[in-house]
Amino acid sequence: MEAKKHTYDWPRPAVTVDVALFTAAGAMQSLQLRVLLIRRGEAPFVGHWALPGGFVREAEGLEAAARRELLEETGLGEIRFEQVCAVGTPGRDPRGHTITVLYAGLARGDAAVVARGDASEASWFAVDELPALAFDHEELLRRALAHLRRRLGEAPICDALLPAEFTLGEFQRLVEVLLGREVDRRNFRRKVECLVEKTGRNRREGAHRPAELYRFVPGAFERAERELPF
Amino acid sequence: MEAKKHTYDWPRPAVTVDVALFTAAGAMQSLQLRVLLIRRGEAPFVGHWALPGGFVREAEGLEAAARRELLEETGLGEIRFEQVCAVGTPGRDPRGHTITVLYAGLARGDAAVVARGDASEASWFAVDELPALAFDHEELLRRALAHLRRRLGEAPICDALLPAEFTLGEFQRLVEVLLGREVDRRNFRRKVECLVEKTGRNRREGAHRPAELYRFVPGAFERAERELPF
DNA sequence: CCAAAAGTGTTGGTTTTACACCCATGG
DNA sequence: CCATGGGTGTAAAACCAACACTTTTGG
Repeated sequence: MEAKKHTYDWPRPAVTVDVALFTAAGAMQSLQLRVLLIRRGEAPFVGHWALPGGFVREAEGLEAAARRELLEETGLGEIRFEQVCAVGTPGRDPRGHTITVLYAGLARGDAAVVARGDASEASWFAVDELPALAFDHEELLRRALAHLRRRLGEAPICDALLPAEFTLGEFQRLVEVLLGREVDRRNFRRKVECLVEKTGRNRREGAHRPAELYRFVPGAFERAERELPF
Repeated sequence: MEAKKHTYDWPRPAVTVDVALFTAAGAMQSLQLRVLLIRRGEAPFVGHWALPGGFVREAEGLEAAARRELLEETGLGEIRFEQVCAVGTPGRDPRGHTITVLYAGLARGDAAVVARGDASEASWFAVDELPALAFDHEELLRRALAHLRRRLGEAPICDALLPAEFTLGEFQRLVEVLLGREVDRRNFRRKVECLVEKTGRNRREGAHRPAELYRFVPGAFERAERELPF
């Protein structure tokens, strides 16, 4: 390895991006927060489940790399990304010193997934029923989840995770999953009424009264003067 | 450049760490938030002010690299670090594709600074009176500041920025600087009374009543049930 | 004696929480 | 007719924001 002028002489660490892509899915009362995993088709950890991700290319932005890897391995595009952190613990990758930049991706509803590229299989898993993961991806996933929880009050996370039309029950369930505790239904509805509007349609589902469907009012999160006290 | 098995064939980006080291300093009524800058002794940007930082070495952790660079360039150790983000915008470094991991460091009071290593000079600057900076370090500094502001309520930031003994006036001023607005003195004192205790000493300063000196009660931030509503 | 910062409580408004009943549907 | 989740208001408690005067010191 040759040292160019103004750069340094040590071997460079590799740089990867990994994406924890989340979605809120499942029938209302059993709505789950799910994360997209791929089964690795290449060594190391062949056959293990892992977060989609891969090496950053020359002159490629970090978020662009995350987008590209996600598209290559799962066919998903048009996703909102939030950077979570960079992790470079020595020894975390058996291939050598590797620094990864972790992104949380937010997908609406269940998106269709195909396995391609380095992935031999791709599928959604409920975040509380995970298989063993490759590398330190369990740790990465914990961090991505913690990031989502912190961001819940400050940003339109739910907007990006729920389908375009949803019931207030689903919205509430999602918030409860992220918060890790239950909230009062009437108080919840009061707090979010400035963010959503009825679509006029409703959803017939199971042996009970149909639920009104709502959508997010565009820009409502930005207009909300304070952060939401969920 | 030779591709090893299981790694990739593209040239690797370089990885650096940069540190925005903050401290709260200055006589009470004019307390400022300051950041440590070094004057670069090497190309590119020789002679420009910049955040301390440098390349991550082989098998070196990210925070360890931040610690090492700070020590090498400024002689400061024993600092608390918080990772802010990773930045890898193409073109941000004229030496080629470079990804930096940004840390915010928190130093107590004015620490003695010496310029060493790649730095020809090192000194504290008030965050609202900055010189032009090398690379994209103005942007990095903005991000580090935003990080501090967000963390203010959730973590013992002030503990790490203030000297071991301080007046409530200083504490309040620091919070005001971070918040970017003034707060009511009596309300402020009520909110922090669970976090601090009198040392018994007081500080005589200028033509007015001496101020009681306080210290942080160890573990008080952790015990605080909710995040502080500054 | 004046200027400057330190110190100290109360009140009114707002926000948050807790809580219970009826409705529409499918089985 | 029953089980299931959907939909709705009110009252007490907690919290927050606004506010003014007295104290101690140095010049």
